[in-house]
Amino acid sequence: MKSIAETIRRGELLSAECPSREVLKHVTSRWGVLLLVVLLGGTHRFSELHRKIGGVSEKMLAQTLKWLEQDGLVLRKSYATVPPHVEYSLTPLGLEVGKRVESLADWIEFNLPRIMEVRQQTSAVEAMEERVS
Amino acid sequence: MKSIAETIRRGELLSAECPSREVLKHVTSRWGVLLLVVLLGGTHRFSELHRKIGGVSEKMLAQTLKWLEQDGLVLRKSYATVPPHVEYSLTPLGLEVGKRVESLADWIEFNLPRIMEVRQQTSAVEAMEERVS
DNA sequence: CGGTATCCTGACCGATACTG
DNA sequence: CAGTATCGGTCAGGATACCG
Repeated sequence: MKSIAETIRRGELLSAECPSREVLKHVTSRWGVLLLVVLLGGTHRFSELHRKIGGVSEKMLAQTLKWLEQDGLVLRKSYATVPPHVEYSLTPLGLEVGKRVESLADWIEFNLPRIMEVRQQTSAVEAMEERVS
Repeated sequence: MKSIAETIRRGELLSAECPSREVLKHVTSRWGVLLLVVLLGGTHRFSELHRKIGGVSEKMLAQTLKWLEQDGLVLRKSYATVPPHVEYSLTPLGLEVGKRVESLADWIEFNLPRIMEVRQQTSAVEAMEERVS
C-alpha cells in the first residue's frame, strides 16, 4: 500500500489536467505573490493591504483574497461592527507557501542588479547585430 | 556607506514601479514556473520541453524561453547543423531561482490533498448558506 | 469600511500557416 | 527541428458606480 505522498510525488504538475495548476495559478498570480509576502508580516485589514500593495485595484485584491481563502491559505475574520472590520491573516498552510514565495521574491529583489546587467548586455548585442544586418 | 544589499532590502517589490515585478512576472508566469522546474532536471531541446510540459503551445514556449533568456536565467545554445539543434539549460542564476520555484511547486503538489479538502468544505458551507437564504 | 456589479479595453494566448 | 507571422477569441484586470 503506497502512501498518498508516494502516489502523487513528482511530475503530476507537468500534466495539463493536474489540479495543482489551479492552486499554482492563484499563488503565482500577479497579486497573489505580493499578498502572501505582505501577510507574512502579520494580520492586515483590507484597506491596509490595498495601501501597501502598490498598483492593485480593489477588485483584484478582493478576488485574489477570495482565491487564496478558498484554497485554505488565507483566513478571513469579519467582525460584526459598524463600520465593518475585516482582518486577513495566513493559515498554517498559507504560512508554508508564504515562506517559499517570499524566498523567491527576496532572491529576485536581491539579485535584480545582476539580472539587469545581463539585460543590458543582451540589448547591446542585439543593437550590434541590427547594425550588421 | 551602505552595501547594495542593505540599500535595496525589503519592500521595493511592493512599489508599483519596482523593476523586480517584471522579472517576477516572467518567473511566475504560467509556463515560466514549469519551464524552470523541467530545466532543473538538466539540458533539454525545444521539442523535448514542448513534449514534457503538457498544454503549452510552441508560441508560448518560445516566448517564455526568450523572457527567461533575456533575464539571464536560461542559456540557449544553438548548433549550426541541418536540421538545427538547439539546447536550453539553466545559468547559475537560473539554477538559484529554479530551486526556489521548485520548492514552491513541490509543496503545492505534496499538499494538494489538504488544499482540496479545504475547498470541499468551503463549497459545502456555501451550499448550506444558499439553502438558508 | 469593505466590498459587489457592470462595463470595457488591451494583453495573453491558442490555432494555423509559413520559413531557414 | 526550431522556430516566426498573423489572426482572432478569451480573459485578466482597470474604471466607475453602487450597496450593506
